[in-house]
Amino acid sequence: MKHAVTYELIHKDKYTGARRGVLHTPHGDVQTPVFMPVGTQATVKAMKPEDVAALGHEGAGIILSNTYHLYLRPGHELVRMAGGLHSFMNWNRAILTDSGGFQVFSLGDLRKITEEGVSFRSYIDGSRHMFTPEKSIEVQNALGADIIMAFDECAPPDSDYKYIKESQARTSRWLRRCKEAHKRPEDQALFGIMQGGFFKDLRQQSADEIVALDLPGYAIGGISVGEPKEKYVGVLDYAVDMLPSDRPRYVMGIGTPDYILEAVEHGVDMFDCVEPTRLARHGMAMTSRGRINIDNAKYFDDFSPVDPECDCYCCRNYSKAYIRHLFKQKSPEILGSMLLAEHNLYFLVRLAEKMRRAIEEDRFMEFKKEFLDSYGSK
RNA sequence: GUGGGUGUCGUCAAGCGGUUAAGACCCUGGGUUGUGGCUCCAGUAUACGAGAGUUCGAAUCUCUCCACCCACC
Repeated sequence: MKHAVTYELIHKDKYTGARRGVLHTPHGDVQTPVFMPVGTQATVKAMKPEDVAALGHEGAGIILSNTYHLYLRPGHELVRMAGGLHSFMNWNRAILTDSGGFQVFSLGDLRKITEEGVSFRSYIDGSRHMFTPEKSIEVQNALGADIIMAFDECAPPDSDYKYIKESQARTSRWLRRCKEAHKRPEDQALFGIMQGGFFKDLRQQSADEIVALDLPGYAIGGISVGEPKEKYVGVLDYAVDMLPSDRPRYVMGIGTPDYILEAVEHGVDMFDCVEPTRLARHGMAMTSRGRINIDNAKYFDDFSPVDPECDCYCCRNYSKAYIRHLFKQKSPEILGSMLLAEHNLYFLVRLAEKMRRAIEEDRFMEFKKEFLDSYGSK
């Protein structure tokens, strides 16, 4: 059967694992490596869809949204009635929905995991709910994203071998149930998620089990969850090559340039993160010279742009002093968040574009070094 | 001028004889990784209007003065 989403390799960097490709989806082609802005509540916070589509020089081709949140509110049936997520939120390019697996991890104290699935309490009103692989897929089928994610368990980074082994095996069993429950394989691609913590044999075990299902794409989960960078890179060193090279590879939840560059160097094609939009709402900007806090007193009368090397709407038209002023209000002015959100997203979308150029020209390593020398590691 | 009231960090404000003189805001810095939270964490202050008394001990009680506020002349 032909998958709803296919990966086409265009060029592989001569000196690293980095690769340049295209993701063909029901809602258009997506150039990879790609950064996917996150729009949890069916909106990339502080951004109009048309502005998301215009990010960078080539635009953002795919965004991420969230099963768990949309299930709780407004409810996936409402989205289905609206004609699906694309229509509901006025975004006609590709969408990927996360399965709710991460919330199982991040909202830890509100849930209970069993073989059947995860029971949890709503963070909104405390009501009880049960997420199973079948339920997650049912909701994602209703939402109608181009790529839907397997319902997995993202175990905490400090879990021991025994727990990770059980968790990984369960995630594989859940994946088989997800595939079984999937009702729209013709226009929605189900991606599997590799788990296995920081143990090579469990990663291999996971890879073997999920790759056997011949899915259109695979994610590496359970990393970038607070572990030291060496452990993160350590997993990339062996995990990426355990996945098939004719399918897209996705590392979930990475948003700092050094983590992103590291992943792409290892052959990762897709990544997402709330970092740029969340940082923006807290007055932080990612710039070619590192991260800055617009709140800092030294920007009081600094009339230069957030990033002198950036050509985004924010940097072309506004000064740090002005944006700081917007953030300094008792109730921060909304425009401040809008400007920094657009800037930070633009920054990462541009980073992906620059990486694509670098790979095409077999100079990924030089690009990476140059970029990080200027940016630093935060 | 007469009567009344009020004076504690930049601001608001606890305290009412024994405290390292709360707290909040502001200010300063930091955090944020498959987004519950315009949020969380941390830090800075020679603040008791001035002077004189009472007392072992005064921001707390007394007196004088000063400043401001409100009434009335």
